[in-house]
Amino acid sequence: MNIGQVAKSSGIPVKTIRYYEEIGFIRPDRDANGYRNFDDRDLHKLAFIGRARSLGFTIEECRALLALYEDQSRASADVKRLAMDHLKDIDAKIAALKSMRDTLSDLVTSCAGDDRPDCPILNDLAGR
Amino acid sequence: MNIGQVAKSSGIPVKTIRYYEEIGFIRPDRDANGYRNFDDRDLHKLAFIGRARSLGFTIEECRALLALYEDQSRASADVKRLAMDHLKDIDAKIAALKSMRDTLSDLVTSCAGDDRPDCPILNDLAGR
DNA sequence: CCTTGACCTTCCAGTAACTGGAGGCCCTAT
DNA sequence: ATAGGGCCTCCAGTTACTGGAAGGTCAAGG
Repeated sequence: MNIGQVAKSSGIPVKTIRYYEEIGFIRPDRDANGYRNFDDRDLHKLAFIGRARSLGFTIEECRALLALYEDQSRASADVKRLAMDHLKDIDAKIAALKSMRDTLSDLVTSCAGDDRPDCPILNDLAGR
Repeated sequence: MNIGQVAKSSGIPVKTIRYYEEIGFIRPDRDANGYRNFDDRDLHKLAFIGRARSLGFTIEECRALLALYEDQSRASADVKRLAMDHLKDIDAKIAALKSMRDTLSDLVTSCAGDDRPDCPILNDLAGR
């Protein structure tokens, strides 16, 4: 299967697939003309990575997850720990964003948003 | 005022302050020995930027905000629009993270996390 | 006077995860 | 033969810093 087809069917951009090869996630065969030729295993891995990335796992976490996935003797506890750590990261990010959102939302509300120059948002940023 | 002092009093790392100079936010004077010498205006700007950054505005947004701040004839509507756009970005990020969090949280809950290899998290990632 | 340590300087490289573009080969259809 | 689309590699750029090397400066202590 050519890279274009894989991109279309997996939803992962061509460039990204090449990048994933470059960082060692996949090692597709090459045809005589140098074109990459993906097999089911490659497709499967790409789908795995795509799904993990969509859940916010970093590339390195994906690498770890993939290794666990391919290790038949893994303990699910190891996977769970990884996922829980990531969950904690996500929660921290959400909390940080919410705090920004609350402050910013207050500021936006307090700003008239008309053609006069006086602006509580700028005043806040300026520490006044 | 030396860069170290500015860093301490503003909470912005020395490296970051130099970077902010490099990208044109500030233009501190230099002493005879080449050391940067920050005045109140620089301090004020740095505080402004630091606050805006802590609210998640990008560097380019900070630049725009700073320009509005220094433009006495600005309309508060322009500031408000910028802030509202940013608020929308934040909300989108929060929504995306929440969706990740929910999915991931379900997966974590469904995983026994013991020494057996069977793992719903990996199964999900593998599309099963 | 010399050394030591804490400052400060510049410049270069690296981070995360792609993304865009240039230059060029390959394949198929007209 | 040529036009188009798909494929290839390699290089550079993105965001906002951050780390480190190599070296100048300054104040205090011996």
